[in-house]
Amino acid sequence: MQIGELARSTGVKIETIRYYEREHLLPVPQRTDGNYRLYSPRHVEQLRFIRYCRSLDMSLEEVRILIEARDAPAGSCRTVNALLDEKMAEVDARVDELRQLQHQLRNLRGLCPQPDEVKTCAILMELNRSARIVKAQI
Amino acid sequence: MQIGELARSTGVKIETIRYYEREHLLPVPQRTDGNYRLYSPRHVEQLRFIRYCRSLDMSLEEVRILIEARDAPAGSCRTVNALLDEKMAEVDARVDELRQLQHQLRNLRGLCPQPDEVKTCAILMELNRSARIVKAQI
DNA sequence: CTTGACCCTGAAGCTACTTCAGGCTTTTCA
DNA sequence: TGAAAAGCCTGAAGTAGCTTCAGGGTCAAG
Repeated sequence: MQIGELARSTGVKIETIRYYEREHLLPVPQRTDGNYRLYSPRHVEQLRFIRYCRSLDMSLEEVRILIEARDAPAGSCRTVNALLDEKMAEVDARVDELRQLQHQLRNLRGLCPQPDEVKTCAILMELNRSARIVKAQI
Repeated sequence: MQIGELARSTGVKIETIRYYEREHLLPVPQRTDGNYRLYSPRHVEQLRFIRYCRSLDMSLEEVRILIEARDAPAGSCRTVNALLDEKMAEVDARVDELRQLQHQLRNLRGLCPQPDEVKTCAILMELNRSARIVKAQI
């Protein structure tokens, strides 16, 4: 299977596949006489594994750790648990952050329901005011 | 006011301040005879404005747009409204995404309450299984 | 035999900074 | 007075996770 077919069958861009190879996330594939990469079903699985982890917001470094854990059948999966716990905490924190952000943006946006002139724009005035207040807090 | 004092009084790193200057987000400051940057209160305000916008998750490009709008007193603030509307939509979408992620991570984590051996680790088995299913969906 | 689809490499670009190397200027203290 | 320390300078490179680009080779079809 050439890189184009792998790309089509996984929905991953060709460049990204080559990038993962450079990053040692995908094993080096065989080559044809014409120097084309040749992939096996094992590559397909690994690539899907990577993308699924990425869809769970894991960094490539974290994916690397998971792959390593997976390939060490004797080890404990404590690492995997810890990684997930950390990730969940991160996501929770980020959600809280974004919720606060939603409130701030909504408040700001509520100041100017109709497009007006900039010199009297309540949003810009508020942005400036808030910036000054942030100063006071620091 | 030298760059160090500006940094201290705004909580922004010196390197970041110089970076904003390179990016034309901060006006070029005066210099002393020894070539040290000299800032005015106007710079302090502008820097705070930038950081406040950044805390609202705006990109530097968006901050640039806001600054431009602010400095064009005759314009309409339609741009500002549109920018905020777009930003709010983005944040809403991201929150939804992260909530789904939370569920997935919790489910995954629930598979292995006690650290076990990798070869029987339910999490890794599930990661592999899910990756295959994602394949089926594509 | 040439066109088009496919593949190759290495380098650079993206965001928003941070870090580093190497070298001035100014202040402080002995 | 002189030297160390603190502060500042520049330009370049590094960070994550790709994407894009330039310039070229390979292969099947017409």
